[in-house]
Amino acid sequence: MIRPTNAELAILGVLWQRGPSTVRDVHEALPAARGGAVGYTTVLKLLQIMAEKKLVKRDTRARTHVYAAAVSEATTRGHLLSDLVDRAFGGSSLALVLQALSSAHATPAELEQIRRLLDERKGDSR
Amino acid sequence: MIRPTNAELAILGVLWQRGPSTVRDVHEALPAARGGAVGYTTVLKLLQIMAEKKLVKRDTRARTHVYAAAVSEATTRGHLLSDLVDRAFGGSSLALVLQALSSAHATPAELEQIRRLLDERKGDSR
DNA sequence: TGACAAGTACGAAGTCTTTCGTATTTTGAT
DNA sequence: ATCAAAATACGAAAGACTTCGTACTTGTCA
Repeated sequence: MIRPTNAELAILGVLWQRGPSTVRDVHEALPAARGGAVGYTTVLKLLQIMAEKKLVKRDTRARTHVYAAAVSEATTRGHLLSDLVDRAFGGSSLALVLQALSSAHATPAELEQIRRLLDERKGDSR
Repeated sequence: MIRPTNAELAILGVLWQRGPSTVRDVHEALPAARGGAVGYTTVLKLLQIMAEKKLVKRDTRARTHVYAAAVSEATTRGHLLSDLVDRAFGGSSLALVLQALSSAHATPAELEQIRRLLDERKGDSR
């Protein structure tokens, strides 16, 4: 089960964007990706916990350890999404999509993108 | 900010479905809506907390209090969704919809429903 | 080589969520 | 009037998350 917490998700975001990074890298990139800054050792601790949970891989060969995401962005998003679908949408992804579409501020181009995806899936009932 | 926690969401689900209910009602309906059962006083306590947070309204005129959802299901879903969009989808609802669609098991009829919604929104850029 | 900088490890505190036990109050029936 | 049943109120404990201070280690360079 992959359900990163909030802080973990913020860190994963940095790792997904930057690729393998040191604690210092993450610590410096975080404030941009998130609201406020957190202490260096906080980031370190989080990364250690995430390594235990197998959310990140850690390369300890050098003195300065290098961390990399161990879960993909798409997979993680999928898990979070299906978690939300279960908790708040009665298990219906469709209900979620409809809700998202009815409040989403999407441009015509984006709507067209969705339409194309629908075309691809046409008749693809399972 | 309306961000019900997990347990709160389960209770809101019961209230949305049943309408105004007593603690006992909720306590009895919960196991079905959720995995396992929880104690009666647990439900009571949660409802009290939710009343403080203004997630539910409480009618204390009778000895047995009656609770009703104070937030709508659609609004709450919207909040949870935009929260997830912010935390995990870089603020792009489109990205969320695409991800949901690519893993959703939707029937042709459901896909058609989405298509209709898209038609309605055509040229409706905002 | 000695000390300073940069790193990691560890533990602990604070907050939030969930859970429930116990105490108290109220109602109604005998 | 009394007692039992049913309800609410309260407090506290356990677990998860987040945060950071402090201690310890290691490498560098003057």
